[in-house]
Amino acid sequence: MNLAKAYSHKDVEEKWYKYWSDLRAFQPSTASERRFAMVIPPPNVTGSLHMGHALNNTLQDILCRYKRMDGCSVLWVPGTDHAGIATQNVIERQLAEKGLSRTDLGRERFIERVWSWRTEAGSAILHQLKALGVSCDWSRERFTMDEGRSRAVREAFVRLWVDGLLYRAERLINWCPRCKTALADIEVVHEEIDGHLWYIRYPLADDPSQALIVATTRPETMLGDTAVAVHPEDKRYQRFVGRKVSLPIVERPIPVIADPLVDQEFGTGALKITPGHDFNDFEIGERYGLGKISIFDADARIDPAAFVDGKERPPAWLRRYQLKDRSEARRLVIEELEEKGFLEKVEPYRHALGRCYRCQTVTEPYLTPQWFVRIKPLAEPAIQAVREGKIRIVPEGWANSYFAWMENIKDWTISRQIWWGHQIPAWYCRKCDASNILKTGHGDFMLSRDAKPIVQHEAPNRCPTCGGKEFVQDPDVLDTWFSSALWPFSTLGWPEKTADLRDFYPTSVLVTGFDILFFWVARMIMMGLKFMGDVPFRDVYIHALVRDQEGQKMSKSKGNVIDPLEVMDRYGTDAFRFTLASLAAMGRDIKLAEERIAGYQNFVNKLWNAARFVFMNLSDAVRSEPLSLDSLRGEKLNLADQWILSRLNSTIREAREAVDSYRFNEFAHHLYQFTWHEFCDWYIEMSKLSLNGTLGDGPQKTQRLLAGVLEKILLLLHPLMPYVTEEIWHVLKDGQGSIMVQPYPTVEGGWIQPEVDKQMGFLTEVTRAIRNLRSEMNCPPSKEVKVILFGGEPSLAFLRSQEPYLRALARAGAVEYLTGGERPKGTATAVIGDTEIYLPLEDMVNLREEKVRLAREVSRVEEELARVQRKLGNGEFLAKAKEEVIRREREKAGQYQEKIRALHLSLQRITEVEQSGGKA
RNA sequence: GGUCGCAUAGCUCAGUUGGUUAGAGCGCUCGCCUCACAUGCGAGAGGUCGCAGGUUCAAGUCCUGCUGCGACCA
Repeated sequence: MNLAKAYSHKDVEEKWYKYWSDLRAFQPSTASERRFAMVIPPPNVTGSLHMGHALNNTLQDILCRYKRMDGCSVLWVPGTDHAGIATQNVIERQLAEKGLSRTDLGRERFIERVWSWRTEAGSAILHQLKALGVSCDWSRERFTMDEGRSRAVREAFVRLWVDGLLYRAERLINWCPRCKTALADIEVVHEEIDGHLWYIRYPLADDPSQALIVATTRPETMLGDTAVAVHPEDKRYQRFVGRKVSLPIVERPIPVIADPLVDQEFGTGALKITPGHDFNDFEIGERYGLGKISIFDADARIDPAAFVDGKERPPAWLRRYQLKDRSEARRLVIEELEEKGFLEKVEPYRHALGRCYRCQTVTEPYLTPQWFVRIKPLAEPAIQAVREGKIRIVPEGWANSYFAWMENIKDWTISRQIWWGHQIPAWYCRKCDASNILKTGHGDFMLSRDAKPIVQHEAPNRCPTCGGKEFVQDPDVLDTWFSSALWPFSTLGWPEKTADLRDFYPTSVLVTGFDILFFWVARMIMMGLKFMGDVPFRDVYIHALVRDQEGQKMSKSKGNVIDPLEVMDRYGTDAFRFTLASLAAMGRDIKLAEERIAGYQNFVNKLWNAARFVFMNLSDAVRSEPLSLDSLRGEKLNLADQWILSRLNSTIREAREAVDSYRFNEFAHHLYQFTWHEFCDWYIEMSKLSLNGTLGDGPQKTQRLLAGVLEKILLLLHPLMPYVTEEIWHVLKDGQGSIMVQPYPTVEGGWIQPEVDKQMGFLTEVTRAIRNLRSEMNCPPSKEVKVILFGGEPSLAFLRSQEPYLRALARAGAVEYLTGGERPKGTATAVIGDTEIYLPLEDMVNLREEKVRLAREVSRVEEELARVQRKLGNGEFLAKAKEEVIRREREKAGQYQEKIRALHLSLQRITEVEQSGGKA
């Protein structure tokens, strides 16, 4: 029963996690009709726990534990994401160490290898999550590539195809030359860089003495130019429109066209058009039927095939460029332009550059056949759902970003030219499509633009067109986010009609970071509405990013990463979770400094010691009876008892309101404040008088209160600090099961007594005033002081009734009560309401100091008074302000006047004493 | 370039619908090992609420502009 002097998290955390798991307490109870469901944002299977995961999962666990205690049947589905490109990169790196590439292994063996890696190492992050104390239902763990989820993906793909929402086409897409795959638009991160603007001379084909100067940030792409565009109203260039210029180096004649989209202010106002490598140029190219030349191969090297099309021999200029990568090609193009006098000038220029979000390689707009989701018909209902409030985004500011993105959404490129992922369920007949199946070596093949896919769940038996029996499956896999988009229902068993799907869809809330609002949240909404006919979740709670204390994003390269596992080891999981919750204010980034965590570790220890105090003071009799604050109803309770019950219930109300509206920081703050600054600072201190018999009101009732309030505190704090609360719980309620399945405290409105709060407030203010005066006088805590109270009868009668507290808490010796007559002479003075507090001063030094202090106090109060009087002297204020406000101002004026009068008097008395030679 | 957000104590941040002397944690200063806790106790200092206007009896809070910072989109 004895508790150690300080809480040691290392001894308890593992024990309790195992205990909860053994209890199967993380699985939904069948008893309750009220349900609460969440799916975890699946971390990458390659990932390791970082601060973002820690925050995300702490907040989810707080909600789960709270809802579970509050009587809901709670389901929280955990799992991981197969992270196509990232995972493939990991395995390829491993192979590279042995000098192998994936093509050396071949597709089948490569995939086997990924699976065996994932079985061994792949779920490390889930074990790390457990250290956080998360209460997800591990019996329902899911993986985006497991059998059930793969079936869901095939089903979704086929249905989208049947409904005409999928197509395969050759478009300009974002290509990562390192990952050698297509990327969706949002997988490209744009970054401003200090680059250059090159001005290049394009002479007229039929009159080289005249030329157009174009400006470009990518001179190497000129090899693929198929036009020059100017604005139709640009006076400078109208005479060129319709003529041809000769492309330098290549000497290909290309037309000068006029298009209103050309920005006359940019560069010279003449724009080189490269439809094969620029998205804007591509659109212009489409409108004017320009040729599209893809000058790079999949590695973004100059592709000779682009220039020998139909010709016998490659052109002479090409030798210098073939198979050179983009930066080398740029250098060479500049060099040759300069040699030949085509380079006019170079300027420094700041512009955006797109990089692959996985590997940071600069992406290349690239012309290839890909699969796309026709997104508009899916986006529209998804916009509606948020607009109509079927889904609530919290904080609602994010809804604007959501609408902005969804309203301008472009078709989604879902095919990826990698091996790890869901292979597209589309087949091609070897006979009909023979000319479209292009061998690429290594036994691999590509499908040309015109291949005709047969889309279905499994490989077809015979070709519907020619009856052929041999097929190849589309070698591409789907974007990982395609399977993530199905997560809220695929994890519950879709496309089967499972009990989980019936009971827990739509889920209650999705907790995630804003960085994947488009990647994931928006797509889940679209797919949920499409396949389930209902939203995937009611609320979306978007939390901030965790940054370092300077507000920088944490990254390994900056070396400012704080490792959550280390933090938990050092300060304890509870302290860490509490810190994250405290910092999780809405709409703001979280700047995490380790000192904060250390600060909350102190709080955990404070709670521990409060519990220790309570246990040390429980008699066997009280210990053996069941705890119940209800049993105190009807008993005579003293001020402190009534007050702590009043404050407890207000706190329960505030805490519930906070967590119900995702205000995690307020949730933590209210409980911190109550536990430390009300229960510990005041109630425990006051209870000592009852416990040691000073008050003579019997210690048993106080013991019951201490234990009862402590019990509520543990229950209230459990969602935030699961371990320490469970540990204390088992001491307090030995053998009565886990705290995590106890009911969450509810407000007992009858205990809330504003009048009691006010009285207690008065008592603490008087206590503080006395302590303050003692401190000003440098009076050591060990020394008792005489206190003289002067004031109105009711106030004094109240204080007299609470005198034992004053004596103990303010270390007052004798207390004198004066309701009239002379004020004492030569005292330190404070005024609280209508009560004046005097402490006799003993020496001249103190007298002088007190004089200075009083004078300062007087002028401070006088300023306040002046301000209030200005208001009260304003006719308009009196005419227009609310009655209540005016009344308060009048009260204030009166109080200030009283206070000034008392302080003045005290000043005067000190002066008298000084003049009479220090004799009080 | 477009959109959105932020600016409050030395630091990190709270601050419902406008209405007490603008709060907290950390840090700092002073005094205390007071029998739960020195991971503590008591007291204190510290703010022109970014700048300039406006609305209002009343603005940290609402509006406009400016400055600075950040994010997202292009």
